[in-house]
Amino acid sequence: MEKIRLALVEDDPEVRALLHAYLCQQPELDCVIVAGSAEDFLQQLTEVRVGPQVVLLDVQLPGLSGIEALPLIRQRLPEADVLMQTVFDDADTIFQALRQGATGYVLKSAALTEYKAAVLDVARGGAPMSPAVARKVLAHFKPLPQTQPGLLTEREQAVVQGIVDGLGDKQVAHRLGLSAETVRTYVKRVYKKLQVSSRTELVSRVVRGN
Amino acid sequence: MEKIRLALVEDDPEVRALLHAYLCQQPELDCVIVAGSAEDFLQQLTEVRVGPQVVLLDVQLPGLSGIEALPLIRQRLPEADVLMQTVFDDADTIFQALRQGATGYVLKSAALTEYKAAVLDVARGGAPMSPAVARKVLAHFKPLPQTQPGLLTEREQAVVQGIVDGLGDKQVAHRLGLSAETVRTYVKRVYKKLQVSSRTELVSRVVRGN
DNA sequence: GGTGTTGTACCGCATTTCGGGGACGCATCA
DNA sequence: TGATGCGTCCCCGAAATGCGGTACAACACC
Repeated sequence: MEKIRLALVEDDPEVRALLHAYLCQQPELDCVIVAGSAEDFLQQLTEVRVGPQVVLLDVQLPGLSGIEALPLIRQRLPEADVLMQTVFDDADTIFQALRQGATGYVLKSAALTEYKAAVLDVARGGAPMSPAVARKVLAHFKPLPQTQPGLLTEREQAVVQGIVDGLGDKQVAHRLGLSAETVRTYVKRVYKKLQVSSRTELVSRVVRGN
Repeated sequence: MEKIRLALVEDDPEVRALLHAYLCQQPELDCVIVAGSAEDFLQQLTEVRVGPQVVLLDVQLPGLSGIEALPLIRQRLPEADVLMQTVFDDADTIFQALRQGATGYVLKSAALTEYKAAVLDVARGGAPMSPAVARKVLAHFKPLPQTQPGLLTEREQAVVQGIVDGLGDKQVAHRLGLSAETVRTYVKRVYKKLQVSSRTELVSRVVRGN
């Protein structure tokens, strides 16, 4: 079994030293790069002959943030997997990172053994992430079977159309010759059916391909 | 803490009995339905007053398969989470199930405690799934489409992106590390620049192509 | 004959959004 | 040097929205 070539990008010197000491002593791992910033990492990348297979990248970094650096790194290392690490269990940030091509993430509160597990997981083809993020991810690409089938009734679709056109409840009501209160009822029903909780969500879901 | 209402759909009588015995004896769980087939389950569903919050659904079922039944179940129980269980760690099958709206899955080789953990995970908003599947899911991600530049500043575009993603001001503020008030300022400016007067107008304008 | 779904309409309450402001610092440009 | 644009933050008040209900008639499916 070959060692997994690992890169560490972490600005906090203490954390960096700790991770470095622990991870690099693991028999399965081989730290090829240890950097304090994204810029530093990209620089060092040009100096090594063989790049890392896994990059452990902090989200909060001075200069280029982890998320900003992600596309650059992936451009340089298309074959590598990037594992984000963050202090906050912030689903939205992580989600953005995943969209940029991260393969998973670890919370900084994680134990060292968890770090190791995550790295190995990624290297084995996994994608470590927290429950909340996983759910978010599913919801995204699982674009609910609506619009086409009779999920929404005619009236409901008409209301949705109005909303997508940028109208308010009153305007929709006027367009359809209904009471504004009735429109509100429809909107609420549609929200439930499509599992959204705001107009903006509704519109973006409908206007993108569901 | 209320009990999680659970439904069990499993054709093998032995496995069913085992799961039933174990899960229903858990203090956190309450089995409201135990069925041997999807048809059976849907039938029983009409007979209970309050439906399950989590459905543990076998993929391999006589008659309607789990995957075929999924859309029907989700139509009936839009609020419920469906947890698939399968013998094979077949990423492709599971992937399909997830697209149909499953919230996660358990391998049948899992220990009873893992079953329980998965159910609780789902009920807590998680999405239990295997590494391989998670990775497959991530692979289906594309970078976001960019809005055309010129008129809006970077910051303004970032705010718009958040709005298009269905976020509220606070969420956008958090994503960008700003005050919600600042986000409001941007939103107002964007409204002026694009001559719109509501989020929905903004979103439909941007997503269409101006 | 019950149960569910749809269409219609209403109420109340908490939060968000919208449209006006003002304010400060820092650029750049005239 | 003053004007203008941009980034950041704040306040107020009115309107819209989100979320929880209730209500009833019509119809349909069992």
